[in-house]
Amino acid sequence: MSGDLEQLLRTNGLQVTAQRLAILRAMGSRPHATADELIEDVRSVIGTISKQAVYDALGILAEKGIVRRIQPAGSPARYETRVGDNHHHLVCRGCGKTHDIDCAMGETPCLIPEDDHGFEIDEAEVIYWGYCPACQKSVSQKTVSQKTVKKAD
Amino acid sequence: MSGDLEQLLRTNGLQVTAQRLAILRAMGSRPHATADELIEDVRSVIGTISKQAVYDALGILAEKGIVRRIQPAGSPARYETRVGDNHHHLVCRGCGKTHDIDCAMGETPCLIPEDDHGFEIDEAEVIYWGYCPACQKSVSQKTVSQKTVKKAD
DNA sequence: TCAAATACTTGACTCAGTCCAGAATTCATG
DNA sequence: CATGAATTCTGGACTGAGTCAAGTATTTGA
Repeated sequence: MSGDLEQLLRTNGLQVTAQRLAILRAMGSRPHATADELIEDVRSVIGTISKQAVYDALGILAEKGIVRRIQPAGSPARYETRVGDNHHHLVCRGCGKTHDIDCAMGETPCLIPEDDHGFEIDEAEVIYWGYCPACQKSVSQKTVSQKTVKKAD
Repeated sequence: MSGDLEQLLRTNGLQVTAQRLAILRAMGSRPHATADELIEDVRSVIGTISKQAVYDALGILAEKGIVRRIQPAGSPARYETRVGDNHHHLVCRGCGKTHDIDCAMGETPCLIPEDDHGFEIDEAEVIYWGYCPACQKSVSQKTVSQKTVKKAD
């Protein structure tokens, strides 16, 4: 059941550790988890893991392209296992709820600017901002705080 | 010379203060300044200003649509006075250098997802990621640290 | 000119993330 | 299976960006 995850690590030249497997598994059931959420999840499964181990693991996993890191404004970094298709995100300004949005173009980068200023562009990140159904209501009554959003996927 | 800035504040129902004018003026000469850069700039002009005053001012200015806040991953928030045209940004993964990119579509939101999950979308933020000419060189020799990027506009 | 509303100052505090040094694991080799 | 070099993990201190809160100062409308 986790043999494929193990394989995934190996084929990417990474050592297989209980921590990494646990993190990967936890990500499977949380589409857009923050590092903190993953720490909690992993601890509830393997008992204990250091904050650093999680950041380290997410770091190399992202580097190898096994996970993707997104950082919507006002939210801590979020990680997802859906990679390779450069899909985009729809995030709620109120509660931070995040949804995947398929990219109409398909390729990476899916949009090309006219003037690239000499840059070597490798990604066009698109974030759709708005209010989710639930937050639309609260906004109409009382402006929702735009402060740092936690939890919520 | 700053009568227009004063006017800008007034017509938006904001009080006119030396701090706000100084911040606005400082932004004029720094396309994508961070709060810290603005604090420095303003201090060099009016002598002293508190961190809080800057955050407060940027906060209401952004709320009134007088400035726009962008927060590329790995960088502190940046502010710009170019508003109302929903242009996009090209940022360097290496040094954080940021350029404006005109939006091909023109309107806000300039892209519409197929499935909006019931959200009320008001903006499609696009960030083009890549390496600027200078960083392309350093990358080819030695991988540039992806760490938090400071300064640089 | 004066009071209410708004803004600013100072300083403590939080949160997300990084740094560091030492301990523990992993895994290629013998 | 040993073993040891490379890699990873732990725990705790630390940093940077931003927020909170309470008191003081400034702005502005009456």
